[in-house]
Amino acid sequence: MSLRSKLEDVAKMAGVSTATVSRCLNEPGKVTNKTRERVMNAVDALGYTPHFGAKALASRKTRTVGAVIPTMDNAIFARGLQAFQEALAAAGVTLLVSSSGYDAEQEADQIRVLVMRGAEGVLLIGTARLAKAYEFLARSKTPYVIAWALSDRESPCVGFDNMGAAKAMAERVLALGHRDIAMISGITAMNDRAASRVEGVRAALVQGGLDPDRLSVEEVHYAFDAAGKAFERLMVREVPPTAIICGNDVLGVGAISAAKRRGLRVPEDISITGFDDIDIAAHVEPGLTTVHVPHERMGAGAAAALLALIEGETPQATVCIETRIVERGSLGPPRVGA
Amino acid sequence: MSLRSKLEDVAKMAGVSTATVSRCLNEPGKVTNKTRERVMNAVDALGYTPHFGAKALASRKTRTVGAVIPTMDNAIFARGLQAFQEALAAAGVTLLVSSSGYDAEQEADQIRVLVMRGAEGVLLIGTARLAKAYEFLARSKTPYVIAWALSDRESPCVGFDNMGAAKAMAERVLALGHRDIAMISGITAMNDRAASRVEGVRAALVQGGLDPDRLSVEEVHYAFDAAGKAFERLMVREVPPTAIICGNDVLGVGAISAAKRRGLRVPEDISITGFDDIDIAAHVEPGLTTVHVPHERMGAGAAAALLALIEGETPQATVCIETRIVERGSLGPPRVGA
DNA sequence: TTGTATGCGTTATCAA
DNA sequence: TTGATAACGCATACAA
Repeated sequence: MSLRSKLEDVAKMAGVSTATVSRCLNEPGKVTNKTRERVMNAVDALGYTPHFGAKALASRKTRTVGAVIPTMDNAIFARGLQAFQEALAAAGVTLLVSSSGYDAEQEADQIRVLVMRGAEGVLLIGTARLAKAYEFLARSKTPYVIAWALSDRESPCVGFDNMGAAKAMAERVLALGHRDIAMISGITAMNDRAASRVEGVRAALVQGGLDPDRLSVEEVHYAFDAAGKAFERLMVREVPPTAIICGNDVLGVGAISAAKRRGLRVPEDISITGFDDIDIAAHVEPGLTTVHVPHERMGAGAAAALLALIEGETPQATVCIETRIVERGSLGPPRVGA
Repeated sequence: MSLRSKLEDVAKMAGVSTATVSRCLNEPGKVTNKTRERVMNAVDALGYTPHFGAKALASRKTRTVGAVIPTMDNAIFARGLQAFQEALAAAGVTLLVSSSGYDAEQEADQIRVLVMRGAEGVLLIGTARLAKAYEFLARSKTPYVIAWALSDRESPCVGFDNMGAAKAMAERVLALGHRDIAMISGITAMNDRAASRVEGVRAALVQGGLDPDRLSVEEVHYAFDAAGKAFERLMVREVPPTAIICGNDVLGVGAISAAKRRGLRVPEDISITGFDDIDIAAHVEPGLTTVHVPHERMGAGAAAALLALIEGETPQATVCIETRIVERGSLGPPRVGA
């Protein structure tokens, strides 16, 4: 650090004013070829890198947006974020990512930090967050879009119907004849996606004439082994389930793995479903029947919405990305007599 | 944006000078309880957030470091980076992460961007990168540490012996009696970790009196299905391997999956090993025998080294994190007569 | 086309 | 303990 060259150094070396150097860098058209060449030579002779802070201060813009995701630990958000980032890059906008560890308090902090660091808008996952986070967003007039869920807020969202998708999956499970159904869910507190998925399953039960209170739900954090332990707990209940609907694929894969360790065949002895359709879902045995979410489309859509918002436009309030169930083998009919 | 309140607004509201507000925020001890309270009230009445750029400009420091990792797509770097980040946070330092997509040109850009955004130091993965990246680092006097590999550069590294670990794994494979060994490797160009692992396997072959040129190596990018296709290609060779050493766990899991699709039993018909010991390695059937890398220790160590470097200290040049092989079942003796 | 000069929001030096 | 004020590195309106 410290020995960083500045605009003035470049100007001196090229024998021009700082204004000209600035123009060379930002509006090359407004400068003669001759001088531009001279300036550019000086620029990379010195290894000059503009000071971002100074730039932001003087121009009052950063071409930067932020995103706070719950975790980088698994692949759940990777694909969507990648698409988001690529769409931003195409518009010359940089993405700053941070993760909250599924902690609402941390998420609120992260939002502040991102805005402080110049984020002109932020991408948020789901709708459940501290009131103070929303208040900060409003007070600082920071545009934001919500993804991975639908929202009825004034700010736009580009997501999918978590409840509807989970309900559809549960309906499929019921249609196969399952009556003893359990769920391994993510922690639903301050996680609307997880909560909606549970709700969706309950709605399907009600619709099927079953008592939604009979649904055993194990809430765990999203990890293979946590899912495995939840699976064990479910299988020792008085009435073990014949099908387990998992809140996402990480839980689903963990459950399949636990089933095999216990000597159970999937789906003959126990059916298991997931949600998200991450890569690994297709690479376990049997393949995980799950809800496919078009993450790329969602990420790109979210980027478009946020960019529009930043430009002062008013994008569509709600973009609903369609999901679909993909059958892979982990879901089958219950054993007769089970 | 735009309606952002500044120090002056807070000062006006609290009836003090901007200098006092600044002190309240940065050196609360140097101010009376009374005035501090008044100021703080104004601060959150206005939802004031300091302008990072202005701060960086005036104080000439950012408390920020950057990291460029090859990908966020899989879990390979997640754990180590998490530990890195936590150690930094404990020191009040923010981490900026970006990914290069295993592209050297992009990596060089990302490094520039991070430095421009105020990174006072950067974490880099492995040693293979464009000369201009190293030159930029030197010219800008940006401290950096290299992780995930050992390095003989002047700048410190906190990593592990990729070649040695791969060699040890190959020795184990040889000791079990395998003679027809193949590898599914990551792309080795501009990836020293991948290259070293191949080299390590070759070294073991030589040491075992085998011709290293007989080693079939399939280079693919790190994805389940790419590994699956590579597996197919290997199994249709004139002499199919009895053991496949994979460059990492993603490839290993993909290979196991492909083996099963092909109706092969692991390890009875084909042995498969991985590298990294990410979560999923323990959750496939059979469990993936792999090289365990203490990512947390590495991440924390890298943070310590980088922080020291930034403080102007001179940390240990090379920290070698010990790896170990963890047996899970995907590696066994070759079939007799195979 | 190029140069001059001012201001961006904050910290830090120096006085009071 | 507090307040005035000069940097910090850059963009930009205005002048030349």
